[in-house]
Amino acid sequence: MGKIKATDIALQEIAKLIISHKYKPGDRILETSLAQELNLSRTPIRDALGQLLSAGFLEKPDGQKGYIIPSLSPEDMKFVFQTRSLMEGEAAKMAARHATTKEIEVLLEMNESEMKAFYDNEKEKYANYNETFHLTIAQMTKNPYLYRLIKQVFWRSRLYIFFFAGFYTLDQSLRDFRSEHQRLSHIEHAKLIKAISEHKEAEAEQLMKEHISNTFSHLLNPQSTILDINNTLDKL
Amino acid sequence: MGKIKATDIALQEIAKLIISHKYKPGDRILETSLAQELNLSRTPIRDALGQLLSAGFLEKPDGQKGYIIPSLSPEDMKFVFQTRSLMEGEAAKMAARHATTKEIEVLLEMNESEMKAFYDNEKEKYANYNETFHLTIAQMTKNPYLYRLIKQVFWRSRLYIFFFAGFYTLDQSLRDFRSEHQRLSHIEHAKLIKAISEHKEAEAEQLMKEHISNTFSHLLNPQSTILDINNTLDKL
DNA sequence: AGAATCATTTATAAATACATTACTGTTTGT
DNA sequence: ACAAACAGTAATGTATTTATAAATGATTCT
Repeated sequence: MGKIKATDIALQEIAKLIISHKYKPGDRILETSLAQELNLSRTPIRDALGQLLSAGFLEKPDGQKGYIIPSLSPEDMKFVFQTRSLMEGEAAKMAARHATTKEIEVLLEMNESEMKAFYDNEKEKYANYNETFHLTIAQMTKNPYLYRLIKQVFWRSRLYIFFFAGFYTLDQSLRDFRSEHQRLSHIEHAKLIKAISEHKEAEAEQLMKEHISNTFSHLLNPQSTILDINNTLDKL
Repeated sequence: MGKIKATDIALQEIAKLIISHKYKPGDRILETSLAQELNLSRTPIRDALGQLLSAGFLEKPDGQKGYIIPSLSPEDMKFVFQTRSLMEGEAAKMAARHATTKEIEVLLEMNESEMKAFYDNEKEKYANYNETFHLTIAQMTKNPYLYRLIKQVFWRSRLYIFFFAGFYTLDQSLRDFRSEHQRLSHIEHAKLIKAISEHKEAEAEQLMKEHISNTFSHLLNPQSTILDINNTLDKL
């Protein structure tokens, strides 16, 4: 039956360690110490690290030992979100082209759950729903390659979300800004769903691009509320 | 010094086995037999297969043993080239934006070498130069994520090139069509370089998209010469 | 014969063991 | 005091072993 593989456990645990800020950008991760920490042999750890590497979630300095959590920078962040904008923009367009009523329902439910998680202040749940939302749209393209690639960049962008959105670490005033952003983000999602359900391709694309651009500029500069709707990404 | 790792040897050898049609789409690959065949232990084989898997070059049927060479179909092919068109189109645009004279020189040289390989009938060399050409443009975006993702889809598309372009297997008449395509392809590359060097972003994007679309429709249907310049991809 | 069950074989997942390479800290020479 | 060189240690790369799951094939039952 459903046997959980050690490799998958490793994957989840490593992700947790990063999310919880136990490992920070710049840190080195060693197979051996991880294996000890997680009470697993090196083999599944190796596999997991390999996957995270090819997902762009980790990097391997060559000629050196260990993996490193990529160091984050505004420039790198720009590249990540620029790529997301291109790909998810297209995804939204294609989603709008093919969307079925059933798919729309799923999206709407998802958005409900996301909002609920937001009001209940369940940050991690919220982040997961957000991911699912974006990836569902990617899946609606029916193009498995687009989906796969979007998933990869999205994961990379999660690094920024984890570290810059600072759910746990920031002081109250900054948290309020974040919350405000999430509220707006939720509204943007709703608009996007509407455009998709009405098969308005160009509009869906535009909304997605703006949404990603907004997320970007907000993570970069929390105070900036989101009036600046015209592609912060392009200006950098 | 720089020692060659068994994993990398495995990677190359596996690729060779596929290129040489020893393994065909639909075939199953087993760690064990590969390890024997290449005189390596299973560990580096595992690593290599893992990489090829996440590159989309192989698939792993879940709940089943072994990896399989993805089976090729026009529909799947459409997805691959559609994705390439989106991403490499953008890449060409960005390349046109930032191109330096030195980069242009490199592209021109590359195109020379490609043409030479073509006239010398060195099919494999030709294919490699073609890859380098496309990936160089991807690199000119300066966006490492875009580059990485383009590399991935490109590799996937090579599967189609290997099996459909049939360098070794086809009869003479079909080969002539292929050759004709490659000649035209070379001209398209030249036009593209020109647009990039003149920083004509929109034109570069358009040319790249057409070029990829042409490659697609030609692989799909060798006889079709390439008058049909307006995006075969969109019509499918 | 054809389906179902069990036993045997084969392949993978995970753990361990061995070989090699990168790292650390100390010593030595200038 | 500082750099170069060496030795020892720790981590990775590769190989091998062990345990579990999948595929195969024989055997029985209907």
